[in-house]
Amino acid sequence: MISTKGRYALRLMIDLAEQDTDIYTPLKDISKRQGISEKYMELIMKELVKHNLIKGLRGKGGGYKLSRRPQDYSVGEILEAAGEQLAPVACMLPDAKSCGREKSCPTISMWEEFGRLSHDYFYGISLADLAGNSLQNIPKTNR
Amino acid sequence: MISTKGRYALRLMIDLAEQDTDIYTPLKDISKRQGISEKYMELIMKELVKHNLIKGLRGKGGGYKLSRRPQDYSVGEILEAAGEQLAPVACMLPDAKSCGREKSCPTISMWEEFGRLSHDYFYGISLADLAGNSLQNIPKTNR
DNA sequence: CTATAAACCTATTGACTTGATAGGAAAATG
DNA sequence: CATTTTCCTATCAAGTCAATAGGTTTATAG
Repeated sequence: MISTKGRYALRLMIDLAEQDTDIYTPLKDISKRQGISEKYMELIMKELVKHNLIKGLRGKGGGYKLSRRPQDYSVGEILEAAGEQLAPVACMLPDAKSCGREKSCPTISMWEEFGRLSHDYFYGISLADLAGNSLQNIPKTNR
Repeated sequence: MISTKGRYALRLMIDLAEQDTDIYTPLKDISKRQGISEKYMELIMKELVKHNLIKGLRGKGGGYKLSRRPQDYSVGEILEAAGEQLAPVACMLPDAKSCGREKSCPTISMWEEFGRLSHDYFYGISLADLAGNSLQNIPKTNR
């Protein structure tokens, strides 16, 4: 299951996508809007910065902003950057140690197919698809 | 991610499906074949019995056997009986407590759709599909 | 130039989960 | 009635999760 960390990461990214994506937004503002503790948010932001999903600027007038356009992020890469695992079982992780039974394992192809399914699903949804100000979420009558 | 418990439960069910499904197989035999500690297996077996997936018979000559035909089990129900959670996020569990944001949550429909996807996938595969002696796994030339 | 605002970094905590072990009680049979 | 087997409850160490805390560095505003 996707943990709090991954869900928060998504919310933070959506929040940034809904702001003016050119200026730096301080953590404090996002924290207030989202109702998430500043300190806990910091840790997640750090991960997102490390994976180059967002840019951080220190000092007065600083904050965070997206490093790309919202439509150029997939939900999958955001979740993975936050440390979530899209693989369904441990033996399919890149650094998995062999269980010694893989040649005769009757379940491995099932896990593989589900792994592909999950990957394709979450990599097929963009941040813009989720952000409230994106075109596809505005009712047609308001366009 | 599916944990050891769920993966073991699947292996135990597959093992039982590959034996003569009418007689009771003692835990010791399955444990030996599968290389899983007897004591740990016991706990998993208990869950499977409680959910009526298998029958246990005590005493000499006892053991476990399937309570239905292999083709009448889905992988999904086996995993859930072992305590695995097919829902992708905590807020979609039956006993989930509200986060207070669901009316404006931009991600909830994404999780719902993925939940359906996962459920359909694992409920669409039967135990017979995985067990080695099932018809569909035997090469055509040997039929 | 200096006070301040902000990101950055590292460590720690308590609660919970996980995988596993242990010792025995109850039941059925040969 | 001795043996085999499931059934039951408790316990354990290691790990993960969500969160908190305190301090350091960097950049800007005034």
